[in-house]
Amino acid sequence: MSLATDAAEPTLYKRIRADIEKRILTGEWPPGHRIPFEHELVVRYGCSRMTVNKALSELAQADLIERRRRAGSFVCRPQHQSAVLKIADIRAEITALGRSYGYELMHRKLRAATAADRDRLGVKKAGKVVAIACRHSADNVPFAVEDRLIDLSSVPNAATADFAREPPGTWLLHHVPWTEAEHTISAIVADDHAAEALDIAVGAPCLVIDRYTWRGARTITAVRLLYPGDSHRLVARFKGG
Amino acid sequence: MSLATDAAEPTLYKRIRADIEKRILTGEWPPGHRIPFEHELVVRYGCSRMTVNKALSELAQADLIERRRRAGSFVCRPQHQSAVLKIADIRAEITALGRSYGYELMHRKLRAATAADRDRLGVKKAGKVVAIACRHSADNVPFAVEDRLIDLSSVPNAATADFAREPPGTWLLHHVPWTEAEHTISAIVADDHAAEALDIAVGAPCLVIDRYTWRGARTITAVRLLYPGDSHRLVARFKGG
DNA sequence: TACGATTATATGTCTAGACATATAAGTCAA
DNA sequence: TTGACTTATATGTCTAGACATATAATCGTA
Repeated sequence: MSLATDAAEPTLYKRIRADIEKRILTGEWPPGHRIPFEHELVVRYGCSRMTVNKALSELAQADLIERRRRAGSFVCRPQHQSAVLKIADIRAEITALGRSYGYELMHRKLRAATAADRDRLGVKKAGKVVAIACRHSADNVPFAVEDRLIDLSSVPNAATADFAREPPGTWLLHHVPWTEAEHTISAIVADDHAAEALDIAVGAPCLVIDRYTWRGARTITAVRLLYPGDSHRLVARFKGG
Repeated sequence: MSLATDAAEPTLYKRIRADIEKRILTGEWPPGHRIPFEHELVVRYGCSRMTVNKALSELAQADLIERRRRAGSFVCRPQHQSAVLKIADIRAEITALGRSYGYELMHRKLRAATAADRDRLGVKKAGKVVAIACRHSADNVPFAVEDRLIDLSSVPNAATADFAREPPGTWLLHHVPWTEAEHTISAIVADDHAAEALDIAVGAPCLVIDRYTWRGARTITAVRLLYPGDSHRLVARFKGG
């Protein structure tokens, strides 16, 4: 009936899951379609309900189907396209490309948070912050400049971290667990300052990523990354329904 | 022992899952930490192994833990930050902002695929394509211009769809299931053509999104979206570990 | 010391039941 | 027609087992 889809012989629940997924992905079962009831699949595959249930539960967790008591299980409406945008640590990003990574701390200052700092971090109470400016390069060519603010009340250790040796993004990634983050992506043209830092012409396009990171309710850091817009590309590859 | 975390009383496996998730998210169990064995959790929660297993399986599916036979289950290394970048249908995006949506088909042509078309779609065989240029506006201000190619061998219906009435992105979203897509984000400065279409100055920054969409091995469409870079912002909010 | 075989063990999958619970659908009265 | 009550049913959760399987750890040998 069904063609061999994959390797030697996956487990039964995986086969059930794959069978259904295939039918959904090919459009054979369009959004809104009711997939067979558990007891029907139990008969079809000759297994217990728990096995079918495991397959359907995973499909539901992946938002491929929606399960409704008494009604059945239904193929989800095409969800809002959601892309998994991988923006790893810049050092990792560059070395993954097989290019040599260079890093340069341009500026570092520990200070009491100014009104602008508090605004940028979205915090109300005054406290200390570290402001950092640095540059990342690949094969000795400027790759991105970084302008970062770290909230010391959330990350006290950052006061003594050696950001001349290790980029703040890398350090934070290894030392601070985060629960939530937000990226905002936009485009600007390079002003004098950006042009000099990135070694590009004034007026050249730049891709801007503003990232805010939180742990629970606490703001950890706010960072603005500036990439030469014509050379750098952010790639997001993802699956959808 | 454990504080009430949430609502009235979730099911046991959900409580187990939430307990562990909390410990991971607060950093109490850092990356690499071995979480208790299933049989230990069975004792702690006084339930059967299947219940514990369900909780751990879901955490593994969410990439919060990694499970290794004979070794145990371990908190994942901070995964490469992966952002859920919501780029819904532009019409939906604009109406969700409470602004009036405007759409204008600027160009539509059905033709045999040129070498450039085949290259762009990443297909080898010649076939027919629809090339579309259109403009989206919000409150009568240009919001984005779209330049799209649809592979008719994958989406034959697109030959007769009325793209003067409905934007191609919206039409595709409602008529064609997709399995995979890729976004590439970059920045450019507006040339004469883009400046005119977006009603911005030549040399102003533009955010560019190139999106390719596939169903299985078949290419469905390739689209380039151009946004005024200083006004539009792509926001990605996500959770991580 | 290095390598190959053995063993112990944690997870992976599965079963044949059970009871809980939300809800679609049907029933009946106002 | 509307609303309230009842019922049937599909999913949700859970159990107490079972055997499979990958692999870390151990042991024995060259």
